Amino acid sequence: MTEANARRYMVVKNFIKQGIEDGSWKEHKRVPSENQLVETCNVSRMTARRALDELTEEGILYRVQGRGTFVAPKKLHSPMLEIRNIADEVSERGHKYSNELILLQKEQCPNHLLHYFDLDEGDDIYHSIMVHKEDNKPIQIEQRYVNPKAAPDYLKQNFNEMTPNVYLSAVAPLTQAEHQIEAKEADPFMRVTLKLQDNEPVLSIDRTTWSRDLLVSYCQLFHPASRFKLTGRFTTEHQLTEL
Amino acid sequence: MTEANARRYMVVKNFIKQGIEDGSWKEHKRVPSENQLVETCNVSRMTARRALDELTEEGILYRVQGRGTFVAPKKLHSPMLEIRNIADEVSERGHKYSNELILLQKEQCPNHLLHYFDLDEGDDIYHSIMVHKEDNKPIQIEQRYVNPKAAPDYLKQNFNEMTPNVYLSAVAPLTQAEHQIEAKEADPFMRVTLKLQDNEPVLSIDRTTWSRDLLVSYCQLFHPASRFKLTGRFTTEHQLTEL
DNA sequence: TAGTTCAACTTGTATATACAACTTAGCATA
DNA sequence: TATGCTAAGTTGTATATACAAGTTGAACTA
Repeated sequence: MTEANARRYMVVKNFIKQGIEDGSWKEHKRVPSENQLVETCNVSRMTARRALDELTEEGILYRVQGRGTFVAPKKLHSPMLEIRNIADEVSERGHKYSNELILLQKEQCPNHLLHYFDLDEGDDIYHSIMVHKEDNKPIQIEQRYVNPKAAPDYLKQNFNEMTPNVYLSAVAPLTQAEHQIEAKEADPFMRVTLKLQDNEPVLSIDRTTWSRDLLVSYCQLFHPASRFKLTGRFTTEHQLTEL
Repeated sequence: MTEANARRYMVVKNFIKQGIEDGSWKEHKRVPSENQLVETCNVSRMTARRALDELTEEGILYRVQGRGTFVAPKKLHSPMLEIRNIADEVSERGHKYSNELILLQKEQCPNHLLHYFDLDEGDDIYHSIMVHKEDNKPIQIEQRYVNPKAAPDYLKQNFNEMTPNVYLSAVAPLTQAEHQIEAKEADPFMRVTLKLQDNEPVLSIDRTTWSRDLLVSYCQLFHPASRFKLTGRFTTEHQLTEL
């Protein structure tokens, strides 16, 4: 994969990224203008422009008409408060995703969940616990209770290939969800499993999902405070607006 | 607002969006190819292409080389966290709201915020710290930096009557917001102010708000883990616009 | 000195063109 | 019939060019 065959706008993008990474251009400092890149990288202005545009779209640069293109202050490019596949999230950050299955079994539905799942005492429910990792460091404990009516084959799945989230979305299209987010003190299991430091709290997300009127799953996600943030953004415009 | 002066790629974008909205093209169906748009909309291929590219970037379309451009299936939208008046929230729960102003002053903008607010070193900024209480128990520390350009009379307000949030929404209509949510260990000030128990962590929300292109305010909200949860809910039926 | 104008430089929009890479359907061949 | 090839259509990359629009600083003027 020499640069000879590489797409030229990628060469320019990498040139800029490299320069930011090694400190040639710092936050809010100007990077080379389109015309300077034409000279330096020996590409057309449209190609240089495409590189800068894409980096702007990615939040790495920002542009001001008439002034120039600048290095954007680094934001944690983390996902929105969105229901996503954690494996995708990790690989989008350019890291290695892996996971570890700790428990996957059928068991009697715990009493406090009976009425949520509309089950009777003694009815079975599926229960899984797994740990998701980013570059081999644990970033999420996922404890999940699944409604057998919604996903009868849940226990037969191989969750190395496909996260529970993805599998459930496939067999029971998600129509509704509810979250509850809170900070919590870690218990000993979390401290060990998430490799927490002394007194490091966890960010907890409780999520309940429905497919049509059927409650599909209730899950609890625990994240180490030091390695996980939730970010969200919204705009009030963004419809068919012009100007 | 006629199409004569409109940017031409916007005309094409709206043409496609309109067609999707009124059902001309449904999910996974092909929309007109670049060359067809050249004919239909009387633009160059590069302009048609830009329109399709941007709609693809926005997740409205997807493209397959050699096959065409298609309408993307509706994505789950992020369950946005509601920006609400904490006073209303508390009284909706049937409790008594009160607050305490700890600091309200003009000061030099801290260095790490200069660029965000587009200010120069030495420029003034408004700074407030207050504690919000539910039934006289503290549930939120609000530290806020306010852009004087957006709310010149911020210092003259009586925040017993109206929370900063409400006041700012009134003088500078909110158009954009960004959040960052995380669990944190409490520092001594928080422990005292929020009356935290030993090792009780806090749920921290960083929020930046804009009115049009003007950054109005940056604030940090800290909540006792034991007395505060964030909840969100969404459905796929309708795009939620919890404002 | 204070204000204005202007030239140079920046990004933003738009067009025309060329060829590469990929997909599909239909045709030709074994 | 089954296979392979090709032509036509699609998106992807790249260039050259032109002008619009916004910013800045230096030269000029009152």
